[in-house]
Amino acid sequence: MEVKLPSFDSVFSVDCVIFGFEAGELKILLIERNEEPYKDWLALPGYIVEQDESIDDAAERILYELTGLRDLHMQQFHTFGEVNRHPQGRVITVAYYALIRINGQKELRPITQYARKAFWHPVNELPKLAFDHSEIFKTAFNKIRRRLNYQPIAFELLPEKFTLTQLQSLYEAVENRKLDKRNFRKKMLSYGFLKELDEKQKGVSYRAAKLYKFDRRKYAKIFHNDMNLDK
Amino acid sequence: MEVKLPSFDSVFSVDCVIFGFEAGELKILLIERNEEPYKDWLALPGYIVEQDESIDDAAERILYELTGLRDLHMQQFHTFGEVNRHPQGRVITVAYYALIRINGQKELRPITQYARKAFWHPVNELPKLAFDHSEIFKTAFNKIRRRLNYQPIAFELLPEKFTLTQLQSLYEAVENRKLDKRNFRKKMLSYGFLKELDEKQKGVSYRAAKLYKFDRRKYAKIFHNDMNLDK
DNA sequence: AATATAGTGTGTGAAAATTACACCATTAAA
DNA sequence: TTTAATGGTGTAATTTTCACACACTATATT
Repeated sequence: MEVKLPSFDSVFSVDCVIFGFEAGELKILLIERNEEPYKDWLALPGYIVEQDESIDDAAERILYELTGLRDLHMQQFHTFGEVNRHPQGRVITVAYYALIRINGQKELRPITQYARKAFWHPVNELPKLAFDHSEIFKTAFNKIRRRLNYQPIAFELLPEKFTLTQLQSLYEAVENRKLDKRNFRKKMLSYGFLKELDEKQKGVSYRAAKLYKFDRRKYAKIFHNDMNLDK
Repeated sequence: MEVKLPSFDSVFSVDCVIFGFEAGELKILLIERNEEPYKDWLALPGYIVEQDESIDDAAERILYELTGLRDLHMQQFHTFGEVNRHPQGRVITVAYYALIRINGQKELRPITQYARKAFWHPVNELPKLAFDHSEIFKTAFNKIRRRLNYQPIAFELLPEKFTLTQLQSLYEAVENRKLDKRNFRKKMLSYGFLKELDEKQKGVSYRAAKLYKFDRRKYAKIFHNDMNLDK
């Protein structure tokens, strides 16, 4: 016996909270909408999931179309399903976050017309966002604040080679408090998954700092996990 | 300008992983399906979300209809959106978990015909479940294992008045390892959110243990949070 | 009444982790 | 050569974690 699924007028969407770190500040990626509803508002990159793609795939596609960014490792974190969150009908949205290196070269360029532009905005003093995106952002921020302390997510935000001071200032930005330099370095190095390089910082007008790399292999060995405990 | 939402043949559903603790074992609630697809299979309680209800509301309603249980505090934990997870069409499911006291009196009785019966099953040696429900369960189990250590979820599984030994055996069941009695008690009591009662255990054929209660107010005061950090 | 049974309840010392804290070194630019 | 800016380093006190064993008590059994 076949049972037919009901055919509702319901739609899934995906919204992305993309974090980056630049100039000592934590930022997220916003777009300026070019479509009703909320035309001209700022919003998280997000759009509707197609029938024949998984939500994970949709998240990647949509982010690419709206910002030009690709191949991020996105992580689902919450689904928002209030009845009236979208003014034009029932839309349930699955929210994803990702952490990336903000890279001057990488140009942010919307591919579709739905977004007029995409740009980085500091997480402090965010303007009002379209839909319930302010709430979505807040939820994402709380999540990554938590995860910073038991998952190696900090390294996704930093350049591949970084100094300990940069690492510390990232922790300070996310946790919103000052940390002690000596204790921070001692602890980070004690984990044993930071690889000290022979290189030094360049182009600074003060004593150049040593550069380090995050060693994924060592991390996985030390913590006996596949680096993806989120699920 | 109004933009019309696309009208796909897409459906949201909700699935619930309800944990309980009984006889030193962690259990979950399963139903026997009485409807295609997967008729006669065991499955997590779950069904389709109506157009005019939030997913949180849907979770409560559906659990009630399938098991007779009500007023649980359910917590969303992941959304499963593979294209072919449901054999009859595109169904994205939002999964919830809850932890409850298994209570002999409370009868499990499906209200609708979609489930033939509902019953508790130990989390060890689970049979194969319908759809991707085995994966959903696994994800839920990992989540609560994690949360046990930074959220007071253990107390939702125990009777209101419990002994320290019961609390310990719950931790042991979830973490799947033995804990040291003296250290466990010392640590738990040191938090200061357990209230020692004047009462003792009754009906045991050995020395009766003191009963304790979880003091929600103290907990909230101590940890400066609203006891709901999940979001 | 004696005894067997089963779980309750308690303390200490060693090791590890966390915290607080201050000064000299190096580089580039002025 | 001086200055401005950040890099880099060690120690002692405190707190937390961990390992570990035995006497007590309530009931059931004989």
